[in-house]
Amino acid sequence: MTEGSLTLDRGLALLQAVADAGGDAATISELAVTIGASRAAVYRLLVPLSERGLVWRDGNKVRLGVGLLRLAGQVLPQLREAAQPVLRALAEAVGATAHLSVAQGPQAQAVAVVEPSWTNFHVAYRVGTRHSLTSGAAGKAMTLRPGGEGWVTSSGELEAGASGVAAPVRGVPGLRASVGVVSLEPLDAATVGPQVVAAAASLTAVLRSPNDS
Amino acid sequence: MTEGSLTLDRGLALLQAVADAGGDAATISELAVTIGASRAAVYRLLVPLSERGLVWRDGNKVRLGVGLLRLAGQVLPQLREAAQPVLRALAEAVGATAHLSVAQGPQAQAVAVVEPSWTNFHVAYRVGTRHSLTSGAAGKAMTLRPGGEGWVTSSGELEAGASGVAAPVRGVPGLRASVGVVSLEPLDAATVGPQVVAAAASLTAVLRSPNDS
DNA sequence: GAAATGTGTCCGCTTAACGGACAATTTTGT
DNA sequence: ACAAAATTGTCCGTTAAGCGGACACATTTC
Repeated sequence: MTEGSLTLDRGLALLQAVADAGGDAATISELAVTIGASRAAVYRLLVPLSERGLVWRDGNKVRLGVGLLRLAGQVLPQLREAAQPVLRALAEAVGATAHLSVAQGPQAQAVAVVEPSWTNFHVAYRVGTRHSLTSGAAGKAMTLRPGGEGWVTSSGELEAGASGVAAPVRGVPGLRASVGVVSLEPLDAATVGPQVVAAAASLTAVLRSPNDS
Repeated sequence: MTEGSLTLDRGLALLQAVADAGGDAATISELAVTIGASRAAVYRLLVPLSERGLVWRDGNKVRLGVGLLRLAGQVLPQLREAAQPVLRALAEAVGATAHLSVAQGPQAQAVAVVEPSWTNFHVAYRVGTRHSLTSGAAGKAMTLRPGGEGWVTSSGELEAGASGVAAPVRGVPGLRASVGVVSLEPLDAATVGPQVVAAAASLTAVLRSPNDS
């Protein structure tokens, strides 16, 4: 791999440092020592960050800006697009509606949904739907501890007569998510479970940047 | 103002270009012409962006990464901290609970809440509460058209017996937000309204980066 | 009132980024 | 099936962009 841009890396380190400061924001001098650069460098780096609204000056402190919200708003749509093929394969194989959900605070939100093409009946699950992490297979899967079960099942928790199987997407830092299927009929967990786990694993594979160890 | 870092600016322009591509992601060649740099430059810039999870390669396409979600998660806490003084002043002046809310999709979420110190009774409004944009003063204020009314009032829409006055935070690109007060007694809109508008304006002032025209 | 800490800017030196060019690979067209 | 066209990923010499020490000024601390 060719060497990447050092200056951009410093700038992103600075952005990260501002974020890591948390509620009590950091001063410019503190940020300089944190990222291991001169104060003058921090001034130079802050200009583009500030112009794009990723950061702003609150007196002597530096805080994250709302421009990040605009950028982050595009993450889920792109994630949705990228997950489409995996969900398509899962939905066709199982013959049930497949979905990808991510955790936002205490709730799970459906980000991508694919319905099977060859079934007479299937569940229509709307993208954007939110529900608590404590009910429904999609939510409960995100709370699974590593090393425990590979998948979870649910029955009638969110909607009477609907059954679900879901597995967590693990190993992607900063993301708590799950993939699963929902069906009108009870699902055979012994056969569907591994399929769902495999789909989650292949999503992990593409989401984890290739240069990670 | 001293000149800012060009390389960082190019990198952020690249990140923005990836976001602007929307659902159908962009190839490296397309990104190169978009930001007006050579293809080799895009390769160099992508390395740090990718290492920090802001971006990832999906085949030949480039997509936004989940690292942005982690960063964006810190925005609201810092915004909360920054809004504290303004809300404090508003709450003490009006004698009612003051709050800052931001729009997330079709819902409004309370980001910061300050209760007055000298009243016998006041509304306790929990941070993180969500409700539809169509009900409650906080939500309706965000839907106000520029040039129209400066504030909106509500009564008993979210909770029986509670009245609210709220004004939108305008002029901060990428942010739909409002500040307001809620009270157990009916509020005198003629006096409270201007105070709420003033608080919203001073928040706009600090949020808008100082180097804007 | 002196010491300490912080901000903002300038300038010469060095290094890191630039982009044209090349080889390898994939897609398109006849 | 073979050639033409388009794309990808990498190298390297040149140039310009980033680096950090230093200075002037403001603010806080003891």
